[in-house]
Amino acid sequence: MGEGVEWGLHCCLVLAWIGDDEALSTAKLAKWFELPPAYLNKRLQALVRAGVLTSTAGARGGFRLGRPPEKITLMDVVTAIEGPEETFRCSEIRQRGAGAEAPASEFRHACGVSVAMRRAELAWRRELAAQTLADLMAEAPPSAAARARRWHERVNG
Amino acid sequence: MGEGVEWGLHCCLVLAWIGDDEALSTAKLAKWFELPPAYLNKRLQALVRAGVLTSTAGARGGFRLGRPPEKITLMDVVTAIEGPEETFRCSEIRQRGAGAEAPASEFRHACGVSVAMRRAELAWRRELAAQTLADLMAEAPPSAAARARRWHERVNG
DNA sequence: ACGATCCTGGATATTACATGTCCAGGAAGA
DNA sequence: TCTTCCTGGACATGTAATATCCAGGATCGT
Repeated sequence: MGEGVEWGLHCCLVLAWIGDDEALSTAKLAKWFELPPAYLNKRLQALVRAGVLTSTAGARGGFRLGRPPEKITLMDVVTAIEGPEETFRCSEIRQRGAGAEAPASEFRHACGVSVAMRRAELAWRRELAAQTLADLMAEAPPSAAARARRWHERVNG
Repeated sequence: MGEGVEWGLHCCLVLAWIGDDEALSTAKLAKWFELPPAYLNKRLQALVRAGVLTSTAGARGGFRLGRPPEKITLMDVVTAIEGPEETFRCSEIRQRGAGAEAPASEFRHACGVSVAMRRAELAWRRELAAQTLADLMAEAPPSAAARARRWHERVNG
């Protein structure tokens, strides 16, 4: 898993804390977390395409949450940044080589290995979908939220 | 996730089907699935180091299951091949940049993002650990198992 | 004893992908 | 109109996955 997911989640958290009255630019977010601005921007764009964030061009523009924190799950962020593909990719090796000398009927049903791996992956996705940005906000120390808001007023207000 | 996991699981399945009276060499397994022998061998070695397989050197040597199929979980195979690291790596970006201007006390407890991602990953691992090689054998069509045994007798017997 | 088979582990190449940078274009506010 | 700021593409870099090769040693069959 790429570190873009970590970046995305933390950025969403900051955006949730400062509210959607104001937008935060890529540059500001990059400074907050000491991340490469241009590359972080690519990830934020992915979140915009997925509807997790919205963006505003021009001066005083930047990014906002695309919907209330209770409606944004970790699954949304992970899918937006990592893509929709499953982490386990079945390449059907059972149909290759000497093992392929079988009646086609045997390959009618799905590969058992693939099914088993998918089962585990579904459990992962289910757990990701069960947790929202709002949950993260609730579990974080209030001081962190307050500090983000103070900083935002200093650099943006 | 690397394709080594798929290779490992299918190889374990074949080894389970032919039983542990005989060993299967890397070359035979590679032919069965049409895989690069030298590279497949590296993955099999990893499974041996993890105790999932055992190896015998010399003529008529090769690989066997390290323990009965009911005692080998998908988690065992995945961990052996992919390594023990978590897929989500928390690099503590909350402690970097402008966001780090906080009392150290705030970083005493674990990062909420990290905790949430770990929760999902645990669900994944739990599901992997709940499924064994024996389960895969039971769900596979009997014809596949029979075919593996016939092939084994032809090339190895 | 000898040759053939076969695992082990290190060194090395190759490739794919994640990471990171840069720039031209357009949109919006001051 | 100037500055800020997003968008998207092109491009460079670094690192990990993939793949190959070889020397060494173990085991079996003859």
